[in-house]
Amino acid sequence: MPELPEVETMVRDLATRVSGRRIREATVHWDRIVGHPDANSFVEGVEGRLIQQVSRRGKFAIFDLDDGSTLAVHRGMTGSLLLRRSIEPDDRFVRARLRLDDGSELRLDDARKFGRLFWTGPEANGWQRPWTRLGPEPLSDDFNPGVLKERLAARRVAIKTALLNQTVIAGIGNIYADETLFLARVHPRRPANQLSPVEIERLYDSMRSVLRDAIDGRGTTFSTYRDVNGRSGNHQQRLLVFGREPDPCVRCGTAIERIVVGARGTHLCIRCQV
DNA sequence: CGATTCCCCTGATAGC
DNA sequence: TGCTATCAGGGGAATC
Repeated sequence: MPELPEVETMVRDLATRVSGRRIREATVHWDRIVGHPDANSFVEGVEGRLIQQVSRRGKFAIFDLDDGSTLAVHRGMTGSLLLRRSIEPDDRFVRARLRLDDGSELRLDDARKFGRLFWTGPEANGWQRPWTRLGPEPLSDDFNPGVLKERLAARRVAIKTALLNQTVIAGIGNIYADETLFLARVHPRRPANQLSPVEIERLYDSMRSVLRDAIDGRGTTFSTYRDVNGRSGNHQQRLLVFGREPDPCVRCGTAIERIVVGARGTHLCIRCQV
């Protein structure tokens, strides 16, 4: 499950290795991996372009191209963007590839096919780019507890559901939502708009700390996530509740439990999280 | 506007 | 051992 830390890790790795490279050839092996506009237009749009810059917005990786157009990648659940030499043996679930001008290629490898590629020209032509609909970046300088409070104020859903909603806050997925709520000692089912100021402050501190630590560990590999070199992250060893049931809570020793919140597997300590 | 439901996908896993 | 049913889940669209 590539979330903010995994995408950040990928973007940092790619920034040094593909910036300044030209896309010689794009190939789409499964048409619906292109979310916009369509497979043919995507190929036409990116072929021949120079990659100027790579950045991240939420869980999207954004590639600025030299004609002012934009290529974006969302890895969905099981997608990895692998940077390989073109001559290397192919990976198992490659849905699209971008051959670069230095003998390397980017492969979108995605078993479950929830990943998506996007391309848009300098003018969006009425299409709203999905990464512009996102809430604030949790690690940005202008994100603070007041902003968080305001983002949650009109939300009556469970706090975990609100954290997973990308229009509320960008980049948090199932793993880091659970880790954040554990660290903040907030029960995932609490209505989002009923947290006290102190709890919102704890939530704010926790999410920033959890996300920073995960970036520091190059992300979490839970089943399928791989970095651009095809290697696992390290952060899974540091998870405190996600996938840890029925281990004892590091804080109080009570067995970690798994429940379902908003149709998502949810891991928590029922004693610490109130 | 927010909340809810359905849908897309298929490898991995549990159950028989 | 081998088959089948179920699960996992990010996000978009449709609906209430």
